Amino acid sequence: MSEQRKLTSQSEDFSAWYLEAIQRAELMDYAPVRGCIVFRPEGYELWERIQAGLDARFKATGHRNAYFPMLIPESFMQKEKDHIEGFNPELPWVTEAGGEKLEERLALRPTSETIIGHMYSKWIQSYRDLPVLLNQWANVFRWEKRTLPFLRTSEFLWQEGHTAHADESEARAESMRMLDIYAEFAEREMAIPMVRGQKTPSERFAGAVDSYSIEGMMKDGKALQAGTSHYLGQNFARGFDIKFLDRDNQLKLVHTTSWGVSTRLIGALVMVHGDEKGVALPPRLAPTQVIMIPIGPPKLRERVMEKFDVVFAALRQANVRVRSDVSEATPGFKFNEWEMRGVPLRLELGPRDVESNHCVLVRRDTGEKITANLDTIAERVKTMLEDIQGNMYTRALAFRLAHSHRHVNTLAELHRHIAEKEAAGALAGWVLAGWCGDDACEAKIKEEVKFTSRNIPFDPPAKKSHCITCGAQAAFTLWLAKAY
RNA sequence: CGGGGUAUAGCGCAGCUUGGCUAGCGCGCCUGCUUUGGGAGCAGGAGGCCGCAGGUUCGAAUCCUGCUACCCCGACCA
Repeated sequence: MSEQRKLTSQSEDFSAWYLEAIQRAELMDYAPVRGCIVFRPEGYELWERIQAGLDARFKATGHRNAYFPMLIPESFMQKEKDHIEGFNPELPWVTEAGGEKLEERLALRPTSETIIGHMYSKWIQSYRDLPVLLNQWANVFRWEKRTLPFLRTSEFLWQEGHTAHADESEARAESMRMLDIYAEFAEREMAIPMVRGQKTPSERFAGAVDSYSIEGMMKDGKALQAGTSHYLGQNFARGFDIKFLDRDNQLKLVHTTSWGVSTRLIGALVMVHGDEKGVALPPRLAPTQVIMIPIGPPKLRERVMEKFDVVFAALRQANVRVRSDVSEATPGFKFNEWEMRGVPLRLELGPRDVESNHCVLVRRDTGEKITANLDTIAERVKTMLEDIQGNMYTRALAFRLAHSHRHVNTLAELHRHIAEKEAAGALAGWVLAGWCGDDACEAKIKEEVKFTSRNIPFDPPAKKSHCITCGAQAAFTLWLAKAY
């Protein structure tokens, strides 16, 4: 086997492994514009499946889709102070059109709170108009200094929900409900366990009162914010004058929320489940669930293919997403190729199988080879796909637990923890820490060890009593980790 | 934005120090035959404005100058 065909090992260079894996699996390719990528069909279909799963959940909770323009007038961006301060450095601007300089330059949206706020102020008059529950599927732009395919690109695809409510408690309930939907989707469909929690003020969305996130652990021990949900209070209502006349005939400002997940989830999928063989996809999300490969020399091929087609049809019939690879490449090449692309299950059918009315199934998650009777193949495959789905989740959860640490109480101990892990060639992972609530204490952690607060988990595995930095009484317990 | 690096076939690279090239290697690609239960073998073949623009020279992938792009490492981020 040529060395060139193998991927860089995850342990040797995780970042190089990731870049090779997503390109070899044809999920993406680099575009000619800095920081922009092309979503190739394999990658885009993953996004389509994520969209389908989430969209159904949004609809089921009363949301409807709409679409707002990509170009946002500069004056709109200015209306919420924190918002413009947060996003200004990363905005691309349109300054010229039709050969003439524009009177007011237009930003390519980094998110749509402002333009949606503007529209809400026109649409909302009375408490009877509330709540407004909208979502949009869109592309957004953020000119990041350092880009990484799927995780951080200049343009990305996402979904942004924007809701307006008559009172605070209803808006807060909405932001929590959507966070739960994200976590449920990630865990059930993507087989990625998530930690739900609240962002600290320094990590909060620009313009939010409270931000919440779901965080997942990647295989290099780093944390990835996989989804966010914000209670925006009346900040945008004030900026855009979104008022309604309440039952008591008082003019009031609405309370808004926003929440989103992006194509970053594709990166999470790869970084959570991928291994030395390449990408590995959970069956529920995999564009191809079963790859069928015929075995045998040409003189025996006809007999094999006869049965092969029957099995293929049976799986199709059972709604299994099955594909066959009848190319001229050798079986061994195909095995490696489809494992690299992440197909959860392989079905091999050769002359010996046809004789005995069996086939060989090979699991992507464990590598296990199973001989299966062809009479009941569809049922067997479906059961096995569910088993793989469950196993991938269980494994990802076990991995996170194994690399989550709660014995660290002081910054000195955190230094020691990181040094020890590094010396042992192990991952530093996540560290549970107490925090007094002071921004300076949080900033010091980042400064010293490059760990940032991920979130304040709703159900921490333990409560920490003292601030990791200053030693004062802890007001919060949070997860610290290196993050993407 | 600071520090470092790279730019030669679709991909990965060698050649540059010491100018002489009709630019080479591996993988991939095309054709044919033989192969087929873990990355097949043999034979033949296609494919290059050596990042761009200047300069030095009889002669530049190679030396000089200036651009541009990308990558890696640090400060900002779904």
